[in-house]
Amino acid sequence: MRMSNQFGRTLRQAPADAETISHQLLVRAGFIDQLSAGIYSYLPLGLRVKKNIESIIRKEMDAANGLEVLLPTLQPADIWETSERLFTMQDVLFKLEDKRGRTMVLGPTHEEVITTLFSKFANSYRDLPKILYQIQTKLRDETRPRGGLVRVREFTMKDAYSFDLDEKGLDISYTSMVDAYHKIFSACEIPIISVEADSGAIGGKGSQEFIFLTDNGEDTVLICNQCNYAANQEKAEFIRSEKISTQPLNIEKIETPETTTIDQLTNFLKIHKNDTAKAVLYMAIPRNEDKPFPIFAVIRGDLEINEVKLMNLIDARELTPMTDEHLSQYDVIPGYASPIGISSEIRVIADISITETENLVAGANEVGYHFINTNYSRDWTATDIADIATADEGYICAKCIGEEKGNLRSARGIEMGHVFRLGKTYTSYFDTTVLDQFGKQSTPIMGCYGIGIDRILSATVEEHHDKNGIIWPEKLSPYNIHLTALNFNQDSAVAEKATNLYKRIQAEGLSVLFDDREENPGVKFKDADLIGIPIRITVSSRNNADNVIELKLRHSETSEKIRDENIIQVLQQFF
RNA sequence: CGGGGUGUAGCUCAGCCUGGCAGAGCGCUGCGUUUGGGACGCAGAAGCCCUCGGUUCAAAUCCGAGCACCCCGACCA
Repeated sequence: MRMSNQFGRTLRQAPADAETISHQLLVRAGFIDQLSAGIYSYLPLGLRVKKNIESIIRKEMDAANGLEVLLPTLQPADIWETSERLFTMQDVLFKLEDKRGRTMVLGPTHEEVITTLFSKFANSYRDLPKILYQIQTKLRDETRPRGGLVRVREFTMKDAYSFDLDEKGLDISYTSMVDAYHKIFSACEIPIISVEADSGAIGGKGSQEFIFLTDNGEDTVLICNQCNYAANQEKAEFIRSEKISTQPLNIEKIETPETTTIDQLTNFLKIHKNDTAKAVLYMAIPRNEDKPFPIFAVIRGDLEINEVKLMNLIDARELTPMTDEHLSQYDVIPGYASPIGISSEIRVIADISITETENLVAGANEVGYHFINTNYSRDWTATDIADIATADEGYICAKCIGEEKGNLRSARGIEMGHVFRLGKTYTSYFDTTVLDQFGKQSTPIMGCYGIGIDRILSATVEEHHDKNGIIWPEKLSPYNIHLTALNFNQDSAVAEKATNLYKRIQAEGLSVLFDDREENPGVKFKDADLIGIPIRITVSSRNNADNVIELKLRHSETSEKIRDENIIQVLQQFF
């Protein structure tokens, strides 16, 4: 590619709204351009990197016996009705109507389509196992796109779906995908940790996320400093810090004016947060209905409610804090809410921390009063007792074996990939069955496996850059070689030699970005650094006088001179 | 959806407070000089000052409404 013929330009300054390094560099180097919130165009350079990522993924998917398909983006809404996700995923679905007034959906993901397709062609256990995958555009009406390519409304995803006869088969498919993922991320040179994850709206039993750790990430993960436990904060388990066990004392109502928060309460009574019971009131919207119901969550005062755990427990798709109208409707006194004497209309959920701690201070459901020495089961009970607490930095690992337990460390990261054991959710919805070897109908069990391609692009830049620009890993680089010709328009010897070299390198099967522009050397070097191709060679009048070509690796400070006749051979050694 | 911020040339931004000719740097075009880390000179092109409405003799500037974009949170396959 001759740069004189390139489309797109490098920028000295990044646009003001690019916050993260990867966003800034990708825009400055002319790889992507923003059209609207969460909607980007790929320029020629960016598209070449994207294609490289896709081919790495294809290679590993094919090696894992995946079969590539391409499923439609435009989908009739009725298959989404069948899976009930027209309802449960309504917030992210782009919907439209065709001429006949039929509702259509722009695919945010493809479980419905793949299951429909699979049902048509698979009849027998002999058709199993199968792993089908595609690399496709996904459309999701995100409430808040952010971070350049990190959270967008239109993006490219590799999604794979496995179909097996039983759990054992699923294990094999799942493991082969996990292995493939590790190979993919390693080829892209992105450090990844895999963590236990919540499966969210997609459903299913177990899932694992592949997280790229970065302070710009939007997910929080907790990692044990002793065992190999790591989990998304939405899912992470921990052991409640122990409190010295005491005998239950008599419950007593005391005056506590102006103490509507845990902080005020602990200051006023000169006690610790873990001596209190905190009440959090929500209206929950059930997964498959619109009618909200009230929830009273109780947790020890030093802990925070984990809304994901809570929603999973009560099978809700949304939690919103109770408004003043709701509070008065259920006779709850804000700031003094109490599980003791609560309206029976409200479902009470207690975190396990509550039942393990004696003599807690709780609200009295009366302005200006709290109860001291409340004890679970003696003074009140909950509808459910469960783990609904958020794990955080320094908490005790729940998975360590033995006496010495590790502590959890908290880190931010970006979800690059997610694998799910889906189970029979979709095959059941779509009545997908095959005959097993005994001639009986059997419902296949599914797994699904996603990787965000645009996110790999972003993460790679986050991981591989310096103050001058991007430093692409060899396999992702838009071109193999960056050929810089200084004085291209003034020195015909340079022009001739560089042009010849350009052709010879291509004849070797390598791709070259050829800077034949009429620009000062400084501009060419700055652009080369910004664009980040790992190998740069320079032809110049100065080098010509010595019959050498200069070779510099992007990640290195120094360069070396290669004799003209050796340059091709030297370049070949890199590939 | 809640909170905060920003909309002026392709990009970064000044001008707005205190109403009176539409500005700078970078980029772009032409000519010339320069040529190993974003070089210099001269001459140019480039604007719906986000939109609509209001106040005013006069609005980029003041007032109102709306829209867009960014950040934090909520949400998130």
